[in-house]
Amino acid sequence: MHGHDHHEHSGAALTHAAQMTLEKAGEQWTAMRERVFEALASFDNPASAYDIAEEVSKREGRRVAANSVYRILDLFVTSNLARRVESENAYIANAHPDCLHDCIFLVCDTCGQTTHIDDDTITRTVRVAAEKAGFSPERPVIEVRGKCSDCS
Amino acid sequence: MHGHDHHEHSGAALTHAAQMTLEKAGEQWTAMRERVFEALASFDNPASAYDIAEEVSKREGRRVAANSVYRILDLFVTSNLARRVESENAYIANAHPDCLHDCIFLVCDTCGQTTHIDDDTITRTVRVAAEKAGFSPERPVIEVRGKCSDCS
DNA sequence: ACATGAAATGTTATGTTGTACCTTTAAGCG
DNA sequence: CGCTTAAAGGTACAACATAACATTTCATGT
Repeated sequence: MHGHDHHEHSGAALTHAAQMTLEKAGEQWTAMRERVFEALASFDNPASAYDIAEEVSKREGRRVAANSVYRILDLFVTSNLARRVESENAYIANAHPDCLHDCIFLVCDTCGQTTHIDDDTITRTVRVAAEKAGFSPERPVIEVRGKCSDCS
Repeated sequence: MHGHDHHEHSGAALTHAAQMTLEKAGEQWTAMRERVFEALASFDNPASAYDIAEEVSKREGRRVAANSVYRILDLFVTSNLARRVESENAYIANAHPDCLHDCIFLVCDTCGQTTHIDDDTITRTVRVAAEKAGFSPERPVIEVRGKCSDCS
């Protein structure tokens, strides 16, 4: 084992954990933020800001503009409630917002299925390698493109 | 050491190495591809497809559309002549197109300076971790956002 | 050299992702 | 109540990426 241990939330418990984390960071848990978080969490795979805007719009019965969603997603990412998948230009809810660490995404090029693995040994090694090169790592982006077990 | 060894090209030698690699892959080294490669290689840091289109346009004295550049960049990426930096939506020439391996980019959030390190131990470990999860890795994306030594 | 078909490039249009800027709304507080 | 400040809305636009189809270029066989 890699020695990492934490609890994964889902459904109402996840929303609640997100709220706690955001409030602990000194930010407000507004109605809009809750709606964006729930829309985000309703997707199985990473969703673009526009996907989320559309989903929130549908649920609200009114048009919600992308820029509002971007603002909130940026806040979520900096507060560890969500992650951005760089190679997909998309976002995914963090199943354990109360636990801060780097993670690794596996993205299927065929079906888009995205899973994540946590391996602190790898991510620590990446940070150390960056430091050896005189670089101060802040946010490692580790994603693997390829084929999921269903598509390979 | 991590046991990796190769030769880095630059200038005319790099262009020549790129040509050899592309032709060995059964693709043509056309005038347009050479111009795109040289424009790409002329940037110190990753350049967007539009940056490159603009640079080629300037050198040619005629308008070159982004479309054509994208086509060629895609070919370069699949042929190992260039890399895409996912977290920047940009491309960078590969200094050793004749040597196939994953690489790690360090991108400064302040000045944009991008360096790359080769550590096959890390990249191999990432591939293995993906395989353990039942995933078939094809293209690991390993980038570290943070601060370069000048900006930290 | 010439015809031919395949590959490469050009042209135009459009789709998708991300920001900038300013206005409006709502919450907290003297 | 009127002030300040954070959040959200509205509009426009910038930046990144692809699609569809026309035209040119190029290797090849004769």
